[in-house]
Amino acid sequence: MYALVDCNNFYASCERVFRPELNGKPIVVLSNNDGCAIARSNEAKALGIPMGAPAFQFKELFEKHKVEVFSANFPLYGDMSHRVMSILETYSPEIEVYSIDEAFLRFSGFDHYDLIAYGQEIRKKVFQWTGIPITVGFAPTKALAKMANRIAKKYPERTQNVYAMDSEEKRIKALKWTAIGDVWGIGRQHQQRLDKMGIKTAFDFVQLGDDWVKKHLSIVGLRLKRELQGTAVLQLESPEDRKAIAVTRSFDTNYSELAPLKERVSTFAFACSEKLRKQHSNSSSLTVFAYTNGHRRDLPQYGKKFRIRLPFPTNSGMELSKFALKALEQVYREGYAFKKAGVIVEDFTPDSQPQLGCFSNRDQRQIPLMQAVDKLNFLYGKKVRLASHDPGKVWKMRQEKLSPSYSTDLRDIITIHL
DNA sequence: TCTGGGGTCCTGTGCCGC
DNA sequence: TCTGGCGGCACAGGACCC
Repeated sequence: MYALVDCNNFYASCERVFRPELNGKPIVVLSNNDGCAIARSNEAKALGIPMGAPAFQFKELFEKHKVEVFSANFPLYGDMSHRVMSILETYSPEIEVYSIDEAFLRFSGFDHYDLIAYGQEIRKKVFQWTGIPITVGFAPTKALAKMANRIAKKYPERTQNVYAMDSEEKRIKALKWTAIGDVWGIGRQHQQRLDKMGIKTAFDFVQLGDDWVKKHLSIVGLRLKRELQGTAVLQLESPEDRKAIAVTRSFDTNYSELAPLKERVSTFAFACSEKLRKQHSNSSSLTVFAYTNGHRRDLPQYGKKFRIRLPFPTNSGMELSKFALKALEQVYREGYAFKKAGVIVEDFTPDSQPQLGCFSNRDQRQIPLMQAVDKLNFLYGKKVRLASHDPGKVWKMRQEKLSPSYSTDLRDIITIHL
């Protein structure tokens, strides 16, 4: 039996933990740059604010209904997530942290357990210890556990946010109840195609022939079909090191000049290097991209990405920055207003693996240098930067509604008035 | 003025060498 | 020397997830 545990409206709930007066009030959390809504409380959903709603388009509605607006505070959410996950770990040794707000748990030998009662116990503990409300769905496969979770969430009164799909009847009922587009793994494209064929529900989907599914939805679709039929083919996945690391941002304004883009790209590359060092990897491939604003049909559009194979694997911020600027030269074109850029590093080798190749000319002094940089940045906050980085004059992310980092920064710790 | 960021996996295509 | 078939690889693009 699998369980999918999902935190309700996670980012909004995190904000609420530290502002309990907001219970029952509409909350939205905005993306970086305060661009669009990435999380909404139930009250905000009820007002008709969709996922991804551009903030500037919904400004009036926010004001009219006194919606509490927050800039995304990822350090806070990451820390809260960690707390929730450590509690979940105590309920099953077999756990896959699937995303910041979701985890799959596997329960073997629980066939005669009262799953509902167990789920309620988990809910109670997580809420008591973190203030985060969760929903639990039990089912024989991961895809069905997702579905069970949806049911629990859809009928909170009836299910008290815990649902167990523990019989064939319930599985069939759930398949017939779930619209095809709401099935885990069926996105917009597949939904449209299936819809046109008259496939409206998950139940319709599992009636399709294997060959057709494989041909049009690839092996991934076929696995999904099996899962929905009740055969577990997706296992719990253990955390592995990332295969790619990206740092990308939209800008608060457009950049037509090369200079500010250089600064951004250099900073992104440095941030990639920090993430690389954290997982003890070195990268052998670096991609830089820059795009104009696709929403601005009135401006000339252009975008390009350029990939460089590095002459040697490295995680030095200075070296990656240098290569990134080289790649940027291939990407940049005069006469365009760039709105977004990023750096992606791929093809990793572990730190421990000695470098091979007689032409590798990595400067070995970089290694202790970067270790020192990481140590200083850890001790004193992110202070050590490359000279090419912006000291804070040009670049500023819009974050007008940022909440304090209550749980990760001592300066932001909450004050309790007695 | 103002529309996120960070990932994964799979497939098709073109090229290379055998 | 030319040709066809095939595997491996790199790469781009497309689909998906939260």
